[in-house]
Amino acid sequence: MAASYQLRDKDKYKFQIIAYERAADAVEHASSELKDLWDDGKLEDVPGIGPSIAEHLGELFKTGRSKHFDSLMKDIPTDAFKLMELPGIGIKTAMKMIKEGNPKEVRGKLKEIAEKEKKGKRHLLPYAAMVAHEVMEYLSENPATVHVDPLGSLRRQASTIGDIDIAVATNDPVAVIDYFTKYPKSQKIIEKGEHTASILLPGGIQVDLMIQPIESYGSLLQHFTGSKHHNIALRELALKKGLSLSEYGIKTIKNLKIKIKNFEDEKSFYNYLGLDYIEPELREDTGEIESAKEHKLPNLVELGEVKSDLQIHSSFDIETSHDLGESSMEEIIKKANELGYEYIAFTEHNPSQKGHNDSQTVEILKRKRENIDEINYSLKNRHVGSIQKVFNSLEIDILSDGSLPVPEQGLELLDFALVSIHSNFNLEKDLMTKRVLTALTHPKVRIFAHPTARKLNEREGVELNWPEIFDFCLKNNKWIEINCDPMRLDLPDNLVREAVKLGVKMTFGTDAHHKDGMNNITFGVSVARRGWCGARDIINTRSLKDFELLLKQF
DNA sequence: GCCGTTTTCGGCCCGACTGTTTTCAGTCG
Repeated sequence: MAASYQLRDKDKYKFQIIAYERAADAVEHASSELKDLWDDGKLEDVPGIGPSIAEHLGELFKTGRSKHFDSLMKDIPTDAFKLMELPGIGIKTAMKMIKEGNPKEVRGKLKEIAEKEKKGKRHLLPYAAMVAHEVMEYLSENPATVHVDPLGSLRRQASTIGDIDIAVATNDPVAVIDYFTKYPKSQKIIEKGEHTASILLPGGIQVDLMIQPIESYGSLLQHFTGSKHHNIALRELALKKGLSLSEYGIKTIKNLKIKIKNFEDEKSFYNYLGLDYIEPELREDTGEIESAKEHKLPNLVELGEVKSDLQIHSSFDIETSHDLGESSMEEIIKKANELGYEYIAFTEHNPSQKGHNDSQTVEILKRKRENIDEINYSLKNRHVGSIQKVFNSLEIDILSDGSLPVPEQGLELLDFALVSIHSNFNLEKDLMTKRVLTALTHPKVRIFAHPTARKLNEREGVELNWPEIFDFCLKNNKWIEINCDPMRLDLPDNLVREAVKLGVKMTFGTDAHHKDGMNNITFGVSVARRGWCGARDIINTRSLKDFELLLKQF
């Protein structure tokens, strides 16, 4: 709709364009499905959606069409919106290409877009971090570089990264920009100016560089960390105080020519605006600015507070339904000691249902129980590392009807169990919710693991009634996992935030199938921080003693 | 079209870069 207004009369509809763009962003970032909000009559609770847009959306949900939307859209071909996915092409350029351009060229572009979509546009966190690290190493080799930092969504630890953003402090911007555009792996210079430059790396990764002198580096870090919405909200707040913010510092509106303040670090920047320092992970304009004003920001959980990993797959062969781990229990315990943990859980998949009858499954699980008892006996008698205890657990498939493929006698052998969805991902929401709640009901089941079952860039999460799931967990002492595998990062951060608000507790599980996978705990911590978690929201911060007490609660 | 610890009317973030421009429009973050 914003594009349509832009085509009609950019100046006349200036504020409708802004309003629709904001509404679209609000919809994209909303924690609930829009349709669900409409069902509950809560559409206008979404900031950015007012009476007019809510009415049009209501008509759309009710009848499948909206007269207002239809009339605005009738002159714009769908290809125009496709073309806008290419960098540098907006609605005007797209329309011009379709109307006056070479049809062959347009078809070529459309094909390019379709292929890009297939590949998935966004990069997983570890990959983006690695690429950024290489570029930063290169930049730091230049003598003109004083500081270099990764910023943007990478610094905010978003689950996927679009472009890689890097900031450099220098007193010789020309030299640094020039050097940057000569990066050996660069395929193309997208732009090159006085303060910024962008290059394209193999695999379609874009790297943006921004440069400032050392004395205003704090303003640059703040500006380039974003998010865009956080910065917009921050500038609106500043405006009310008669101030104007930019990457150069703070000016007064009365006299824009006079720069009143430089900032060498971010904390002083926020404090100057009357706000507490806001951690990068929170900068998404979802209430952090209001909280910073009222000194109510949460004390975010930190890596150093984590005392355990509650989903690990060892190579101890229990003839599992899905992939077995690659490292032995001994190797995993050694790794857990390196990480300074007090306890861990071995959570291999359940023995396959296909190859075993109930008594065979129980026999296999007895073997694992005995092995774990032996390990715990020896841990008690020789204190070598931080690890004091290992728990006998299992990651159990949730079958389509919510039942578990492990007989009661087998479940009794466990200290506790995780359950998760590995099949039949397309059940309708109410059925899926019932399926999960049925599985969670068993007293041995304590953790709902990788709860949406999403795989980033591959598969959307399942449909669940989250308020109902959260409510059940709260009342029945069940926990929701934050799966730390960078492919999953599941529960997603926006739902983590909902869980925190309700007081639902969460667990970290790396889902490691090799001892090195246990390092992924950092990504889980990032998700938790983005979801406003403090240590109290995460079970893994509990001492062994407290964790054992929690296991006894039902 | 949306929104409110100065406002239910009168505002609406800020600057960079490109290309075609000789003062600006389009696009982006």
